[in-house]
Amino acid sequence: MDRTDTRSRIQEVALRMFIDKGYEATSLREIAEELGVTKAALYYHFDTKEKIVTSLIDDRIARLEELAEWGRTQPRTPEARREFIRRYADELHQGRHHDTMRFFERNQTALHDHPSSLRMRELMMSLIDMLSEADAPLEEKLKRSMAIFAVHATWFILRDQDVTDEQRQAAGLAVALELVG
Amino acid sequence: MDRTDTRSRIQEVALRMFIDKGYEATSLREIAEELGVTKAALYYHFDTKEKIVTSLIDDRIARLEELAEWGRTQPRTPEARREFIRRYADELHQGRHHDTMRFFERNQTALHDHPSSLRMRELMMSLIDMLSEADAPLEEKLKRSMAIFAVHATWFILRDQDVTDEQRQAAGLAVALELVG
DNA sequence: GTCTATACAACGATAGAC
DNA sequence: GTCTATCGTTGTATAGAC
Repeated sequence: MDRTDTRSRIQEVALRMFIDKGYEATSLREIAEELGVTKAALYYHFDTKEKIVTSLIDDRIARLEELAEWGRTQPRTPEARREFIRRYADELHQGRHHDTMRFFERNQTALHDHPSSLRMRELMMSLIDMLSEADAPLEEKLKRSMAIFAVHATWFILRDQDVTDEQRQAAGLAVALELVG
Repeated sequence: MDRTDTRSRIQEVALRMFIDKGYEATSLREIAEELGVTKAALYYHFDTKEKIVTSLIDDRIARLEELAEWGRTQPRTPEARREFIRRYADELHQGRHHDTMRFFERNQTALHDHPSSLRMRELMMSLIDMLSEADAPLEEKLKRSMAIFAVHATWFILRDQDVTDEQRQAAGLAVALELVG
């Protein structure tokens, strides 16, 4: 009804279309039509198409930064790594963070020059770095990095299987925990 | 010099630009400029922008289909799975297959409706299915699927490290082999 | 096999009325 | 806060000369 509501509806519809059809293939005209408003109405809430993306990603970035900060205070023990993964997985499945990550993953080149996208990439890399010592063997580094992947991959690897979201989630977490030792 | 050479140069330049800037963000005008020819020259070799993609992906698809066929003749043993992964990794690092996969991964939504892209997704899923029994536990399925991921992920996870391509490749293969048992 | 020239649609974005 | 109308640009693609 008020300004905030329309803004949020734009974010919601845009995110879904960016995931389904791709960022560049989704025009502002289509988003506007889906919402039953005009392009110009969108421009009242967001200066540019890019700013819609910014609004979506920045929320996710804030959460990841919190997690990164917590991670820096932790010792490099197996149990701390497992707790790190648990927190990552838990938080991924709240709000629209999972959708935001799907959007991010599936439109990597399209977002290549986007500042928020750049920050997201840096953050993900720094999270991955926290799972290993800087001088650890490559194999160990890679194996532990794969933990983060497992938490995400469980959603599209087991896509066609007859399982609930909870089972999918549990499998991803279990494999991830195993990978970080 | 002859028709085939120009054709191949178009593929090469287009692939690099599709990876760097994204498929949709790369216009035929830019590809033509990079090659020092005109847009119309491109249209002589490829009917549409889509057909450039088709030509790139179909080569990769043919190889994966060979591997899938070989896989179907194999028993479901750990050693057969390891050999399967070895063949996958070996073949990925020949020709421009690795670049083609990077292009494919990074432009998933942009290629969403593309027939060759659809076939590629199906193929990758069927390769993944070969690593597990249909009735295996979710965790096992996911863990083995992650082997394919490891072979790819080693290229961008260990990106900033001071390592050679061979070391990267070896780490990816080692982790993948461990994951399939 | 490559060119110039151009058609035509759709894009992101803006101006100004209501 | 949303509208109509329109700007300038860029996109894919084509026609026809050389």
